[in-house]
Amino acid sequence: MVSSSGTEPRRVTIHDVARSAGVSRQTVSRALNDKDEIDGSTKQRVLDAARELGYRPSRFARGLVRQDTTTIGLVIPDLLNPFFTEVAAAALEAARTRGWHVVVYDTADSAEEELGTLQVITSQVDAVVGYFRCSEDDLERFTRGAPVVLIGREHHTARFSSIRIDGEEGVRAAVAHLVARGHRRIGMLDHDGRAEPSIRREWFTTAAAAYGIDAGLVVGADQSADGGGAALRTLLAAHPDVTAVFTFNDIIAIGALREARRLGRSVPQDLAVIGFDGLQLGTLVEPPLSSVALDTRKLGALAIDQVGRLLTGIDPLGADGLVVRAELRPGGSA
Amino acid sequence: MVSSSGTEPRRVTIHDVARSAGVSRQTVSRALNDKDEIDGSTKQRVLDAARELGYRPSRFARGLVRQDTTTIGLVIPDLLNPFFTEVAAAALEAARTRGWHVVVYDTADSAEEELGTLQVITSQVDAVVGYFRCSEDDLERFTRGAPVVLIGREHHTARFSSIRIDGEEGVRAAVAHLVARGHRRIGMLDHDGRAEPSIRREWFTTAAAAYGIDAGLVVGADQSADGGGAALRTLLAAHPDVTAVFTFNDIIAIGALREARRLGRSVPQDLAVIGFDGLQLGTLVEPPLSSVALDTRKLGALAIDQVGRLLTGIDPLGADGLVVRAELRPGGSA
DNA sequence: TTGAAAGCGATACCAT
DNA sequence: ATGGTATCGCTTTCAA
Repeated sequence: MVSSSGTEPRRVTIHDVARSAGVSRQTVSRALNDKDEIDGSTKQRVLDAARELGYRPSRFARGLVRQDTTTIGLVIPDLLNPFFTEVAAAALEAARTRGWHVVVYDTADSAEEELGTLQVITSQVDAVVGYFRCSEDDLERFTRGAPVVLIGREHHTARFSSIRIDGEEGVRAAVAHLVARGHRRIGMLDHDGRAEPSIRREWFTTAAAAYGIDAGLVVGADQSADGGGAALRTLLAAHPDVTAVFTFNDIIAIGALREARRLGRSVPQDLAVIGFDGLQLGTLVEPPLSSVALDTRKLGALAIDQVGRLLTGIDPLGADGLVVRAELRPGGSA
Repeated sequence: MVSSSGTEPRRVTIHDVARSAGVSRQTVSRALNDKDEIDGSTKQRVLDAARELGYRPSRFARGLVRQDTTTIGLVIPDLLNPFFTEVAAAALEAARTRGWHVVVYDTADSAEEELGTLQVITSQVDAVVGYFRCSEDDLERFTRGAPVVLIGREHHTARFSSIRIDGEEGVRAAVAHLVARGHRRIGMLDHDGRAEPSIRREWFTTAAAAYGIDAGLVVGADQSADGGGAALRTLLAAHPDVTAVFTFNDIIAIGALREARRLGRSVPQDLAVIGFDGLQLGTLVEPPLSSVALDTRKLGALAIDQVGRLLTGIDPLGADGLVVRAELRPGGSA
């Protein structure tokens, strides 16, 4: 939609170069693609002409005839969220080893943008990997048959491949760890749930029950460090006897850590904190964050791997193969 | 190079859909593109046939005739480095507002990968934005005339647009800030320079000189939190009287912060720390990091803006317009 | 409302 | 070593 003024410079095509160099199009093609069935001087002449004219081959025309190059669309809600940064980095790495290209779409946490992206992405990539909040119906409608791999969708679906995060054991281990250190009053900073509690909370509840711990000390937190800090304050105000907290994710945990320090509670002596995700970020704070850690590289690699299978139609993984297990990684905060 | 077995499923083309639905190709095109010059029932029939066959339009063929869609290649050394995360996020955002697509390439900090990327990228995108370490000759050779915008290249070049980071005033303000608080022994944790000292160090030296401060208390640091910590230890071992440090970037500063705590020096009382970059990350640590801050969103936006100008050939910005100034943003660490 | 034909810009195959 | 021609898959005139 940009300036279609009359001065819009018409594209320089291979034809123009051919004419300018006084050769045929295929000769130009040869020169540019380093074929050897061409005379040295001719080649040079063509190259010069191409440079002169500022010629750049059309990637579409080229892609049309050379059906190689695979391009994946990666959709995430927010690249600045360290979790998605790690997932994206992992996906990029996995794609790179295959020589695939990745178009990244950051939907700015907006459902609207997400749908818009989905709509436009389909005609730009060969397959889609991403973290979506929209309904499966919407996904189906907009992706129009493109291979899709979902990440971290809580419930598996029959229609799409979905990488599931299984933290049940990890969370149990976290609770066990806390209990072993004498904690009996363990709170949780859950995400600020729209409607239902998170599945991570369910894991927590189950684990707490197994250890005879009250699983009711839960406060919702905005998904940010500030949110985590605020939630911790709320929690401690309501239950001053809480000595440990498990959080929905590391960002919230880091906020809690910071808040604990501000409240004069030292970690882990006065308050133990265990996060979820195992972000690299957790190693930067002091003390390093204990966390039920996910292997984000594996997550990304698995997603890309499955996309490859879907693309070739060869032996796609079933639900059982699409799981990443989280496990307790002790830092120093618990 | 993947499995070109005999069972390789031939692409379903618009032609197949047309035949299956018993209409012509253009009618299929109409149905799929929501044109209205088409009978309702025909349209439905075509859509059904398309779904049935699993038809997906070729993006190349489509792109060839509809010459819209702009795709930018973004090249960065390491997406997990928070600085580049922020730049990438900013670029994505700026591109999104224009409806452009961004293919992201993470070169894993490898010169070799960088060259490889450069080589392959040219045939995949309309223009390139990135942070490169390679020579301009290499850039020129591999980008083959594609519009290129460099980010944070220390020296402007005649051949390429380059966004320059100007921290001279910001660093002077940082030193002034420290001096005003009584610091006289100010160290610097520079990057672990290959050959020459960083330009940030030059700014520091200049500023120190202006305030009559010894600018010789410099230690090289690996660009990581651990590197920053180690460098701080080295610095303090050699110069125990140092009461403040300025660092090459925030990552190093955060490592220094952490190390200071481990050494039992409280910040900012016993040791003042000022970083460079102004990453969001700096707000997560305690105390929040003071930093000579860059507006990374502006950085990304500027790069994308310039790419747009280069692409249309309309009024590209000169060196003067391609500067992002860094300024002191006090946190709590100094 | 539908279809036939003409490109879009490149590469590949086959002559020469 | 070079050129002609078909072709990749789709959209866009232009007729019917």
